[in-house]
Amino acid sequence: MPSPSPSGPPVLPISEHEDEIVAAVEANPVIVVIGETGSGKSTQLSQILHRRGYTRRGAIAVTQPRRVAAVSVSRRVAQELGVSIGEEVGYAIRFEDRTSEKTKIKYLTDGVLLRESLSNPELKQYSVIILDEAHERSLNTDILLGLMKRLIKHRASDLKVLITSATLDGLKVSNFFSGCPVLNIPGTIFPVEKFYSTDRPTNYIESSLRTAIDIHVKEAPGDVLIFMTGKDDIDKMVSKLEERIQNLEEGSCMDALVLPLHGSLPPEQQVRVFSPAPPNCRRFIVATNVAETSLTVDGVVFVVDCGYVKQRQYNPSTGMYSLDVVEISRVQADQRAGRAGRTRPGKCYRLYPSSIYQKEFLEATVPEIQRTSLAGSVLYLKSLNLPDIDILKFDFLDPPSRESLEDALRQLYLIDAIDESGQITDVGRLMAELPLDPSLSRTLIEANELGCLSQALTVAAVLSAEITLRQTRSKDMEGKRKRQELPDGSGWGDHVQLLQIFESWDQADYDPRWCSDHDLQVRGMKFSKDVRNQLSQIIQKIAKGPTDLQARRGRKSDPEYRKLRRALCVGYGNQLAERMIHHNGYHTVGYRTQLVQCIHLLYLKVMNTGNCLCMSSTTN
DNA sequence: ATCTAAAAG
Repeated sequence: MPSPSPSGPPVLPISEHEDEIVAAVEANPVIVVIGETGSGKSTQLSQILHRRGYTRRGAIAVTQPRRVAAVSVSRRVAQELGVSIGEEVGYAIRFEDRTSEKTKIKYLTDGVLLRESLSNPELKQYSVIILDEAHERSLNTDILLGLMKRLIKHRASDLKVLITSATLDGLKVSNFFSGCPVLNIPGTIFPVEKFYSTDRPTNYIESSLRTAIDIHVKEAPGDVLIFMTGKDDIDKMVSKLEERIQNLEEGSCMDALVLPLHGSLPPEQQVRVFSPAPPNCRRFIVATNVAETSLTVDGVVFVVDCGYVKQRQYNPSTGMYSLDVVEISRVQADQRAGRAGRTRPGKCYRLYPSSIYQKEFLEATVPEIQRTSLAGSVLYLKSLNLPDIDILKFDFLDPPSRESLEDALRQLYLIDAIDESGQITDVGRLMAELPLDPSLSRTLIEANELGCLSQALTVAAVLSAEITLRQTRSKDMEGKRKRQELPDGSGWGDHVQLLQIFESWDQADYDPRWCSDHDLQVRGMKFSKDVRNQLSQIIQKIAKGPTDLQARRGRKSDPEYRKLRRALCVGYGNQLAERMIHHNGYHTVGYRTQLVQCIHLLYLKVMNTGNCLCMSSTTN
């Protein structure tokens, strides 16, 4: 066993509970650990069990909902144990496996653990599995919770499962695991005083603005974190805030620095929030819910909370997603407030009345499993070949509606992944192996049959990266840096445009500058390149044609896109719409016809019958 | 004329 390095593990609240934890683990197959932020649960639990000999017969897996967390926490643990990453301590995330035979403590994303259990359902290499941050209720964590419940029955003698959560829903999880013990570990957070508005503001941007200025003029030093719903609001807020601060009387208050923060910001701009405020300067960070859990901004003492969040929800009766601005939950509101109390006591300004918080807000955010299409998860579970399992009766912590499960089965049936009796088909098995949504994996398989696999791989990869093509108008051409023209899809729609974009980048030898010259996110393009590699590797064993890019052969004839279009229509057969002749709109094709309006630009001409469209979301 | 939160394989 490695001895602690001189820098050693810091003394954290959890250290005092070591014996208690070990005794509970010893006596129970599953335990729940409630640990607030600052309790040290993410870094210490694994080390405690390692010290106490639980790694003699296998490794400890610790899952995280996010890649960055898996990497950064494992780095810290490796440092505390005085070893290099990849030795006793390692991590595994998509595209990056930093583990070896020596690895005893392995941090991984919950998605990676699900992939592992696809090829190794008993997860025999692990003696302990810790599901960390279970309160976030990511889709993958919820699936894992169900799988763990089954697994501990099969491996009662040699597997320990720990579920850790920050909030107090421990009883619910404990009930799910037939009343297992719940241990509480206090954290180190400071009190946050909450202030409520008397009314809901009619314009929450204006209201946030006033609150922020008020703080700036009246309050002691300390950064301000302002929660908004999206990029648009953030940009508006940033410019208005800068303008108002400019207009304040010279010398009446300290300097100010206003920073936007959201997920689509290029990384170099995101990290700006990690450098502390200059002397005599207050920072205003205007953020989406990234700042709620994913990114922690140090130095925040004041929080302004508009009480809303953008949430994507799936409607199983129409088979479509919508992105809506909805009220946050009480848990979410408290999480936002907590961001003001990380370094010292803070204040949180809630732009809604206390009665709304009490009576209108939901107790907790609706878990993702109840807001998303379950086609992918159901296919995954089917491919595990679990004995005696009826998907409609799978034991979930919060079961999705029957309607949603039936929708998933119908969707899978429509794309040949399961048969009439609900059995997974050969096509379905192949699909489950691909790290893609079922519609896209079905597209790949069809493309393989039609002889356009290479093109489809590219489209699937770029779609996975969710690249946004910003519409820049001609008047944006001012300034030195001219945005260069992107391929336009030659009238074949957005999928082909994405294909052409990736092929052009390939011809530019994957130069990052090509991306910035064309106003594309380097991060997203690199991601699609990685995905493409991963997909072609997986599909190699069934590939009937070349999988590498074929764009370099010069342009003797016009490229052929008909087959690709056909493959897409098979994959998205459940999400097609047809243009209405003589009308400016579309209606869905299928068992239930619905008028739709295209907002996601996935335009295709198909099947010789006129104009058709593959949708991922709609309005109306 | 209209628009996308965040996260994962």
